[in-house]
Parts: sequence; structure tokens; C-alpha cells
Amino acid sequence: MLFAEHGFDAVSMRDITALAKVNLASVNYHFGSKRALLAEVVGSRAHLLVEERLRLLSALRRDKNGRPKLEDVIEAFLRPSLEMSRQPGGADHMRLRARLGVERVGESKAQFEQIFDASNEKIIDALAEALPDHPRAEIYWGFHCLLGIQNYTMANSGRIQHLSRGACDPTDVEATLARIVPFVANGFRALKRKRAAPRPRR
Amino acid sequence: MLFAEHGFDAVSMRDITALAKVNLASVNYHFGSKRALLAEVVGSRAHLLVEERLRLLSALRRDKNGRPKLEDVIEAFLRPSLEMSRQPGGADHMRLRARLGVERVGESKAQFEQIFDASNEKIIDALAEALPDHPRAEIYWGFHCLLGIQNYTMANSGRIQHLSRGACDPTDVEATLARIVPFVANGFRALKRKRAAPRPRR
DNA sequence: TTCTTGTTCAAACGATCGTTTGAATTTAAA
DNA sequence: TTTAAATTCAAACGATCGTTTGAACAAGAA
Repeated sequence: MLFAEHGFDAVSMRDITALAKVNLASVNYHFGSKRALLAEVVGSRAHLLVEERLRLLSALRRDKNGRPKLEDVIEAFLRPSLEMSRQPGGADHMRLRARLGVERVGESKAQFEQIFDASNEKIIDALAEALPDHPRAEIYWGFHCLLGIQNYTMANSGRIQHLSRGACDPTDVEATLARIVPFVANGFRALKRKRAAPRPRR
Repeated sequence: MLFAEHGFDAVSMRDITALAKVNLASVNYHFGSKRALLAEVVGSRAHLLVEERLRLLSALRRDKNGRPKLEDVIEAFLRPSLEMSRQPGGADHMRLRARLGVERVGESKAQFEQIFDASNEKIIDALAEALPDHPRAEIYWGFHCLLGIQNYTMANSGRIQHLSRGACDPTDVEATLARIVPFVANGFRALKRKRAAPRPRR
């Protein structure tokens, strides 16, 4: 998909219509504008992804104290994102989301990001349950790191493939999950109870 | 800086010249093209950043086995990136890099990424020294995670500020380093010796 | 001082852009 | 079957784009 490859602004309606063999005016008739086309393209898949996340979340196993396992929470968050690459057009959707992910939240993006707000909060809640000794603020930091890893993985820029000469391939869903999940889980554990942590402020 | 805010293609030369109060034709005269202007803007700072990284790397303390401390290596990588926000225009540069970071490696980007190739390899070498029991392939995975976190942090999209209602601020350099460095270090340790790790392939 | 080189500038070029227009065609409803 | 609504289409609109042009000005060299 062209938006994913080149970014919204670099791709013209004529590029799109030529590739899709549809008429320029028809696209405008049906979607109203280029911007609305993007919202449709992105929004429909995002809703599906959120549903799958919430499904995995509600199916989490709990220990006798009612706590989910940290690794399971992280996987519930990541797996729907990564597995999207297995659907038709899914890899492109992921890359488009990665582009949007590094943009500043603004009017054009607010609608899109809101799709994830509620489910993100639920993931953070589950993380907090799995890490009862961690203050909420630390959970947010860990989540920031998790978002960064997810976003970069979805972008699939080719960077780490290049650096590792192919030894490391983020498009391999299972291999990627097998690395990121423990990485992030252990990362979260490093954040625990840092009440005495120095916080110099400039 | 407009490129950072809106992306290369969404920003016109007229936007730039209006903001900078320079003449449109003069910019073309001096830089040759819009694309070359971008390369100049990005490249000069990137070289400075690489130099600082290499300086920190060569100054790493070593234990009696000659090994650097993992946390120190990670900080040597991250600090120059994050501290750039303290320089004039630095925050914009970071955000522009984050945009470029999620783009596919291609002609327009190859020149830029090569600036980091050699220093990235040196960081990975230092990581491998700090983690002598880890196979190189696992180090690359960890580095992928580190790149993702760096890129997202530089993007400063406002996402985690929004989710955490301000409790988590990636523009606070010291607070961010104090979280990311231990997070990543512990994440790397979770990857150790996974020779028996299942690697199902689709 | 004159000549050469470098720089700035307003205007223009040729191209592309998202969107609109109105006719023609297709589909749905009565 | 006729009418109404929906859809498609080629052409065009008004705007913007990166780049170029050539004159004017400034700076450097002889």
C-alpha cells in the first residue's frame, strides 16, 4: 500500500487510482477526500486489532491471587499487532501505523489514536496487576518502551536486518515475540520500586 | 523545524522560506534542491552525534576482564541522542530522525543511515563484550529493541504523556535515561543463552 | 577603478495536486 | 416501465509545487 511505503503526503490520488485501477472521481465520490480515505483504511483494521487485544486480555489466566502473568499480558498486547502481517495487506497496515505512531498527536491523528485509548488503559491495568509492587508511573515508563519496540517492529524499516546481515528478522512473528516478550518483561522488572531513584531535573 | 513537524513531503519550500525569512531562489542556489536541503539539515547533526557516541564508547570503564558494564554501553548509545534536545533545534532534529527511522531503507535514506553504520557496529561490539554469554544473534535482537525505544522516544509523539496524564515525560532526559537504561539492560539479560529456545517458522 | 565572481531577488515555468463538474451510465424503487 | 437515486467517468478547475530564469546587487580580485 502506497501510504505505508511513502507516507500520506508523498502519494497522490492519481498514484492510488492507477495502482488500484479505479477512477479518480469515484474515489472522491465514495470517500469524500484523500484524508477520509486514509481514515477508512486505517480505522477499520485498528478496530479489529483492538477487539482481538481485548479478547486476549479477558482470556488471561490468573494465579490464585487473581494476578495475570506479566509475559502473558505483554504477549496479549503484541501478538495481534505482529500477526497482522499474516493478513492480506496487513504488513502495509503495520507500516502505516508505524508512520502515524511517530507523528505528533494532532487533529488529523486524534481520531485514530482514540481507537486505542481504552484498550491501552486496560493493558496498563493488567500490567499493574502483574506488577503489584510497581508504582503506576513506572508502569507508564515501561509501556512507553513497549510502544517504542512495537512501533519500530511494525515499521520494518530493514535496519536491523541490514545490521545483523539477516540474522535478525522482525517479520518472523514467532521469533520476534520469543525475544521481545521476555526482553520487555525483564525490563519492567528492572523498574521496580525506584522510590529512591534520583530524578535530577534541569 | 517544519520537516520534523509535518514530514518532508508535506512541507513546501515556500513554507520553509516564509518561516526562515529567506528567499526561495536563494535556498535553491545554495542547496541545489529540497532533497539536498534535507540531507544537509540531517547529516551535519548526525555526524556530531556519532562523534559523541564514539567518544563515550572509547571512554568506557572496563573491569579486570576488560569488559564494559552493560548499563554504561547502553547509556553511551542513548545519551547523545536524548541530550540533543537541549541544543537549539535539537528536538526537531530528533523528531525528524524518528520519522526517517521508520521509513524503509532506500535510496533517499541510504546515505543518511550509513552515517550510523560504523558506530552502530561498535555499540553492538561493546554490548557483546558486556554480555559474553550471549550469541551475537541475540545481541542484534536486543539492539533492535533498543533502536525501537530510542526512535519512539525521539519522536516525542505525545502519546505516553497523554496516556499517563503527564506522569511520564520522555523529554526529561535524565528521568528517561534512568528508566530506559535499566529497562534495556535487564531486557538484554533476559535474552541470554537461549540455544534451546523454540523457533517455530511458518 | 574595472572586471569577475558570487549572491539575492521577483517572476515565471512546467508539472502535479486534490477536488469539482456535469454528462452518461447503472442500479434501485415505485 | 418509468422515475429517482446512485455511481462512474473524462475533463477541467484553482491552487500549489520545486525549480529555473535573468536582472540587479554585492563582494572579491586585479
